[in-house]
Amino acid sequence: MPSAPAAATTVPTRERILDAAEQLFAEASYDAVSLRMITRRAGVELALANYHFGPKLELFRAVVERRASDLNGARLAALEALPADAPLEQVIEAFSGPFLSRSLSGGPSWKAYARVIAQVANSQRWTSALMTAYFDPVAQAFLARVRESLPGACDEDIYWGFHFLIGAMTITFAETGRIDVLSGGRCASSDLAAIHARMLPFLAAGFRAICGPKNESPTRGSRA
Amino acid sequence: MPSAPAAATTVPTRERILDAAEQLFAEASYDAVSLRMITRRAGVELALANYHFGPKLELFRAVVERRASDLNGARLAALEALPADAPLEQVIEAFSGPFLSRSLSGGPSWKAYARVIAQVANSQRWTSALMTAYFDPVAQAFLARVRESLPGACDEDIYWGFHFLIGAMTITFAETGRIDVLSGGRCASSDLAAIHARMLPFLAAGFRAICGPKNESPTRGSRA
DNA sequence: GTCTATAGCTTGATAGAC
DNA sequence: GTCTATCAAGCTATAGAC
Repeated sequence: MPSAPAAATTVPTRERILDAAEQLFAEASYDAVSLRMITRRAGVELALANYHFGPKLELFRAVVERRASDLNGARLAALEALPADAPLEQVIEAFSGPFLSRSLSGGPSWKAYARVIAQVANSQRWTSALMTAYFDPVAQAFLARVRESLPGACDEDIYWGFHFLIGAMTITFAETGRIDVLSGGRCASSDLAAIHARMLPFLAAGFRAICGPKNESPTRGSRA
Repeated sequence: MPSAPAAATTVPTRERILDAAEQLFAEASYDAVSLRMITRRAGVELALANYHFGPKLELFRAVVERRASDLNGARLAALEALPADAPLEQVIEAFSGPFLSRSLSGGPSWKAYARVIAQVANSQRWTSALMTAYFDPVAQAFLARVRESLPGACDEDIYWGFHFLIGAMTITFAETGRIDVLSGGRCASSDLAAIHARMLPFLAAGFRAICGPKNESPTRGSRA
């Protein structure tokens, strides 16, 4: 541990700015949040944002990068811990589980991060610079294990399955609250454990449905 | 038809502003786009934005509302045209097909609209005011038909299935391009017909996996 | 590493002539 | 319904003292 004094509230300025930025970017969007709002919430002076991160865009990149590293490490560890003959559900859980557990017990920071990622993943504006840069290497490792769990599947089907998975995952962890209203209160976006227990079989069955060997010949993918 | 002259390029100012706003909001976000950028692209004066729509937020709402009406009508018509014993795939297609066909043949406007909707659907910021307001009534009609196709399913499972469907659909029509890079060019986000042919069986299988009658008792939803 | 002060620009909104 | 002109407020970024 560094030269930290007694008080537990001594958070380095860099982290204070990152935390405040993450929270505010999650509530709205990159453009809706000013450096003034960020530094005000962080309790530091405006000029310190530029001193520590350079231009605003680099601060946004740093917000995405910070937890991406942790998430990538946890995902790789979970993938490597899988048995050689792991079923598809377990492979998917190695990818989604680390995000779930962090959102469940990581406090408001990880929930905010999930909302930022939902914006980044669903806009072509950020896709190449942020999603591809920070998440594609681990995605490739994940897809390699999916391939092993689905022998005979063609690559295109697996890629599109992954695409649907990302769509379902990002909107889930963003906790938008839409289903809460739509269901008249019977479902809660915040009940991530219940959603995750359904997401795994939903996605696994989806993968299997489009990765079957008979998906090649017919023009339309309807299935009995 | 109103008093339109001969030239086909005579688009009313209101529509010109909506078209420009839709295009620009799709490229970035609500906050990244200024009224000056919008009116400049529309080829009209700045003051006309406020004259026709009031504050900026109302313009955004109008962008979402315009095509929502058309989409809702087409979805309801497709749902009503379904046979009484329509399988789940056809019910899902009644919901997704109208968006697909518009994105395929509606020119850049519908593609831009899809990107706006992806932002709106994936952020809690817009959920209640826009998604719920403009899309939930038809979503309820859709869910009623899904229930008929899945006898014995409990409501919670159907709501969460719909939630995953929305996540997969919105990221699909947004055409972010991530899979293009991830797949090394083997898949193209713009190839909506190919994606849609996989999305239908993927989602239908997912619904069936979580809506089985035996999903109630066990704590975890893993399935052979 | 932190602070004050400020330059240079853009923003949404509107008043008022036509 | 459209135009010009403008206001007050906000923005990012930085220079320079400490």
